[in-house]
Amino acid sequence: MPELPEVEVVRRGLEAHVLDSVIEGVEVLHPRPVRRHLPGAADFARALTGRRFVAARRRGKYLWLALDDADAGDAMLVHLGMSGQMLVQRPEVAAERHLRVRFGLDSGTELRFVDQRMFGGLALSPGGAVVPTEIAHIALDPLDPDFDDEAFVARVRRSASGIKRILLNQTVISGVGNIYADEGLWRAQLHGEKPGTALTRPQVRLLLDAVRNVMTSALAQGGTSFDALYVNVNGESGYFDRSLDAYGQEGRPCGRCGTAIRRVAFMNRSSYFCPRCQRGPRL
DNA sequence: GTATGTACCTGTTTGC
DNA sequence: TGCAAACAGGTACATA
Repeated sequence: MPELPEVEVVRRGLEAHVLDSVIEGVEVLHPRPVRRHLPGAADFARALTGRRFVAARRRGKYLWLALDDADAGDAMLVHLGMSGQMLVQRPEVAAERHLRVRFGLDSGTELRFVDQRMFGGLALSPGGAVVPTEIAHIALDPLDPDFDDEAFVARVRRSASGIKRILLNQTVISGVGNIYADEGLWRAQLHGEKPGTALTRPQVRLLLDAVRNVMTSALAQGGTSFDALYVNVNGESGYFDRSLDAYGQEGRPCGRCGTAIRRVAFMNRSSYFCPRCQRGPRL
């Protein structure tokens, strides 16, 4: 599942391989990934044809390619959802099973949006080159130099919600998904159900550092599996190389204390934590 | 303004 | 063996 580090790897790949390319043709093979473009798939294709990619930018899990003018132009906004990939591919390579949108470029390569589950999507953002209005509500991510640590700490400590729920709230901090939330909480030795109001300032700072550190090391590893033709790894492979301390480790010994990692249901998904290192609010 | 629950998707795994 | 249910989970939107 692409979270911030994976999306950043994709952004760098696009920056390296499609910047300065002109879109010569667009083929939308499934309407769902362009559902946010209300005039429809045909209009989406028409509107992008002839445009030039001039910048690749990212906030949290969103990325966008500025078109024609990096300071004042439109943008193509991309979200990979659960299973999305952006691939730079030679045109003669057979279509991927879940190929949804294909861009023919004047460089002789193709940019392909492949997405099995189609939670992701593409949209044309008018005037969105610097920051698309569609994501104005998304908070800065913790790797952004303008991220305000103190404001984050204060925001967390005002909220009675569980800290994991707060971490997943993209209007508070962006780029954190289920995996990095669990990893950050494990490192900071905090239980995800603990209310923000119950946390001390140093605890929240420690958690923020933990989230940053786990993302930074994941990003470093994601970079190593980078392939020149594939702008993206397959969306999962980076994970398998990575050492996860909590996520997906049910029954395995905690790397700190040896207690078996536990899995519990949380918001229609799973949370993994060490029941000894990460004590719940009521236990 | 804030908080919570649910629909959207499809391939794989699990259980009867 | 075969089928159904469970599971993976980020986001927009509806609801409280």
